[in-house]
Amino acid sequence: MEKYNHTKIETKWQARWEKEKLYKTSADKSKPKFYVLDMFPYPSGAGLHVGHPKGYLATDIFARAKILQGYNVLHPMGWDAFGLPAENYAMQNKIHPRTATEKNIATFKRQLGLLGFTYDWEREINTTDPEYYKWTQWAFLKMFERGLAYESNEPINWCPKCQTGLSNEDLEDGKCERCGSEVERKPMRQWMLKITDYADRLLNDLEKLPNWEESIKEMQRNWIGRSEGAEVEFRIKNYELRIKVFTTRPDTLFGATFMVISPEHKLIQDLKSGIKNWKEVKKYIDTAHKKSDLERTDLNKEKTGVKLDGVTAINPVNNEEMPIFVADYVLSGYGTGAIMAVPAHDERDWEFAKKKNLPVIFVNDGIAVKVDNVDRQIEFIKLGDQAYYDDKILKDFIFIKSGIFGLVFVDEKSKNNFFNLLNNKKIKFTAAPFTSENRFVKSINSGKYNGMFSRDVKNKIVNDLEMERIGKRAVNYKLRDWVFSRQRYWGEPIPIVHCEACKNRKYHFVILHGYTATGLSNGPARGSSDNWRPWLKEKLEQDGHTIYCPDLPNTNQPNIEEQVAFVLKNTKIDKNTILVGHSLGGVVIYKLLEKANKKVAKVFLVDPVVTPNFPDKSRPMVEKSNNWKFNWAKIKKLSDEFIILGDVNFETIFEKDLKNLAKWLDGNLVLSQPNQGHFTGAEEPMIWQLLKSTDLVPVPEKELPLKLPEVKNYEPTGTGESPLDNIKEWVNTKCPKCGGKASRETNTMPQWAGSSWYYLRYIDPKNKKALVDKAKEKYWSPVDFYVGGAEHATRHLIYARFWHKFLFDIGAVNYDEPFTRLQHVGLILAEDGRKMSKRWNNVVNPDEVVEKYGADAMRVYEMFMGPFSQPCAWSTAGLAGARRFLEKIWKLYHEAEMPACGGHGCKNIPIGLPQMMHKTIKKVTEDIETFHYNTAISQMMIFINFVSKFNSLPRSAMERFLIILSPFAPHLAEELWAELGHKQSIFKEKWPEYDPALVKDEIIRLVVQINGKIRDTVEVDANISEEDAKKVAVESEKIKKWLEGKKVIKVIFVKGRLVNIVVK
RNA sequence: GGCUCAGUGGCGGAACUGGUAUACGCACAACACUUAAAAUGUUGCGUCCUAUGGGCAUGUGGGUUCGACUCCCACCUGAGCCACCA
Repeated sequence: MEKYNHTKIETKWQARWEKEKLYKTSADKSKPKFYVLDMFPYPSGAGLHVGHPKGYLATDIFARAKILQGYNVLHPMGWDAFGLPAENYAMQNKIHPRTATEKNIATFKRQLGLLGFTYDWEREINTTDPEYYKWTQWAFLKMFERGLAYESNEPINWCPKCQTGLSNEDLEDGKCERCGSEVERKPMRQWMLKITDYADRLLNDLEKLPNWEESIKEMQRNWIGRSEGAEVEFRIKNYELRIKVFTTRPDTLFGATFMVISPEHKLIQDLKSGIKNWKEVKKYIDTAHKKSDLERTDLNKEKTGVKLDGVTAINPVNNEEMPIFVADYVLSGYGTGAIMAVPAHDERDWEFAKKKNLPVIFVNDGIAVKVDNVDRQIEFIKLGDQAYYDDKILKDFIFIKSGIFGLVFVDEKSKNNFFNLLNNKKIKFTAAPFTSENRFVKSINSGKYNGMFSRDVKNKIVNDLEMERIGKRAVNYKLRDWVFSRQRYWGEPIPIVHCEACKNRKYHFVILHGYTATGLSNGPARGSSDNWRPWLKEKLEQDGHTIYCPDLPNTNQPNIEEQVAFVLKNTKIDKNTILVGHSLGGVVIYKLLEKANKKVAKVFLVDPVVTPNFPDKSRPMVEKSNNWKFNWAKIKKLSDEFIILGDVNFETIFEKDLKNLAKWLDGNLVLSQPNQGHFTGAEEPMIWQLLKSTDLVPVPEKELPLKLPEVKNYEPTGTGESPLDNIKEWVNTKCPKCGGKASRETNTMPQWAGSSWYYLRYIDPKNKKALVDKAKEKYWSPVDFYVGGAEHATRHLIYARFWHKFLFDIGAVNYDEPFTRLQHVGLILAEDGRKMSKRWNNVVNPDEVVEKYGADAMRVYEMFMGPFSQPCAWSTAGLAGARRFLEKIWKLYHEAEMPACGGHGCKNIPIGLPQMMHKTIKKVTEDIETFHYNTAISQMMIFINFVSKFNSLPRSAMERFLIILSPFAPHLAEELWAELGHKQSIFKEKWPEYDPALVKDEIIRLVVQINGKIRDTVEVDANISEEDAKKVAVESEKIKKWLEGKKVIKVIFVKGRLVNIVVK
């Protein structure tokens, strides 16, 4: 017998597979498809260690099994090669990032090649390839057009070592996730993506993903962090200003005794003149700024803060004056950056109030007890009937070691009883006036709400605030908008040009309302007393534009023709005009353009009416206003830019109609959530964002890709400017809009950009016309199975879902979720139990493992180590065990008798072999599907151990075994398959089926129990009847002994398993 | 502090819907082969006892059940994620 020479076998088959293009993804659309995806690697300089390919091996096994099961399988691989680490690595090694990246990719590819993957390398992608990032830039431009990409100057996380801004997702414990430096808050010009617009969908659609691991979904839910409550505005005495706060406990509004704003809050500057102790306040703010986030969020830290002397806020519910504090326990990044402090019912406010000696008003009837340092369980304390509690609450209280518990007592006596009991038990506690919510809590000291249950007050009070327009129901998210720019070289250039001339150009705005007045004249405003037109007019005038915003004639019975004539008579329409129309005003604009037949600079439509059909209520006024016939082709030509802003929730104007309108006008449809339905609020920020003068001009689509310039010096400048700033010949350019002098945006995109949609590009990697061909995408998408590290749960996986939903919204893809099934890989630790790292010198290199034990042994071992998603330490002895298993197969093949027969007519078949064979096929098939590879391999070992005893195996059984082995050990299986005389690859075969009848044993060992304890086992026919089984059981000698002198109460029979005799 | 998951031999781990706990592998021990070792093969391998049998064992304490690793309650320990989130 020849020795099992893995190197010879593996190199031979890898070469042949490549030559025969065995893994080229077929274009045959008649077969069912299966898309198996790995999280593509970031090609680091260090190369692979044995832990990296674990996930890739798992998907490879899955892919091979699916190929054998008759699927059309897409299993691609590529490189996520932009980003800081590549750049840092390049700087350290004094080479260009592109060179470094290319070199690293070559290493990765060679190493992966050793393991025998099924990747179709013709579909390889690389995020740094201009042909790839062209489409990353394209998607960015689409977002920009729709107001989802915007510039911001808010303070962001700045990593002093990496010299760049970072998003929240890039932080770990307030430190830079890459280099561990403490990040600073730094106000900077940044590009942001408005992922918060998608927060609700990202959250709700998790329910559409039953095949995602619950833990990852939970992480995403936490990260999105939705909380419901109210926004309430507090007036500031003697000022026109208001403090807006977010609270989840509007029922405690009467208990708000002071306000706290974060040191970064804009209002502090606005109030400067009124703050008497400005010096002190300024000092506090400066100190807070110097503190790192880490220090500021240290939970053990004492609360600090300074009162703003001379200014007070007014509690809207009782008109009480409240002092205002600046304190860094209020975070600028969450909610509105300001809170109403309710010391009676919030632990943090309580702490602060105690320190500053501030009044505490209880508005929930109840008391909370904080119990510290109970080191033993104490028994149930019965308090008698006086206490206003139920057993559940009391039980919780008694058995928990320490914590805070809300309890409500009916009177002082029962309260004292309770505290006496705690004292008697020597339990240390403090009675502090917090309450956790429970169903007994009632409101007190709350004016007209007194006596109501708090949870009802919550709703009632918000309704009342809404009526008075000082508050409204609000939803808040922990999720922040995505900081999308990096001040570094090695990333996709942001395809935007800055043009000062465009920013300074003055326009003539014609703002037309629907059938309501403007709010600017003295005429009555109908429908809504508030609207944004005065606000917008003021803002535009500040920027030097001229505005024509008339009350149109006859708004009670509007006649569009009449209104159009009115406008044409009273103002001029030309190429310098920007038309703004709201609601029915949109219709006025369509007609106006038709009639005037003059080209205008821009048309901006805010929730415009498109058709007269309102199914919910009839609006004769609207229906009769005109003939509803528009010459869209003509209108379309009269402006290069149409923007349509729609309210996602407004029921009267349908999204469908707005989509049609966008199509007819070739315009950008922006769907957003306005402050008030149908954009009727006094301020609507989205309108301003889309309408304001800007120096931002998108690079035209036909000029993409905007290539990263090749430079020698790409080191960060340290000033917060991108290194691209120094490349003047690249920066200086012409404005695509006006042709004047302009400069390019020099920030680049973060590493997460390219990875947010790469899985789509594999479907159609060479497409020059689109990000992906929609028909191909329809066939291959969504990804059926996605495997990768859990560390991406809140970054890549949220970003990718966001991009995908956006691409879905603009019609670029067919499905609104990208990944159907998600599985996370457990880390492989080093033999010492630590992470594999150069630092510990414990890295195992796959090259050596493959050389010494073989790729197949490594594949089998890594999948046999334990449950796939759990971390597990590497063991060389374990690897040797996997190798021994393969050698056993080798030996069996070469030494065992292999009669060329099958089925029952064959002699020398080991007894029980068919059962064993079919059981094995069943187990392996099912375990692959559920990703329990460890037990699949275990079953194959059982099979081999069984057969080895007999040293005889029919040829047909050997063939079937090789097929189910082949996903795990493809080289060995292919080799033996060829030795059997097959000319075609084993992967052209069909996966064997099992016979359910043969999976069950014919003879079983019936367990006989007495009172649930096993006393004997008897071999019987598997189909034994209940009666016979009971008879056999009682007849057993051993059982007889147990039955002596006892009375049989009942006998339980479980078919095919056991008889349990209950005796007394 | 919150959420999620887990806890089974010396180790990695198995056990379907509640029905023979410890499959499979590693390590270990004895034996066989060998001059010897490695390799290979065979056997053993939770624990205790008064040992052809029996008791106790799946983190701890309770509960449900004829029967619990599995279901319920509480606690302990560990891991991961989030965290002054109003």
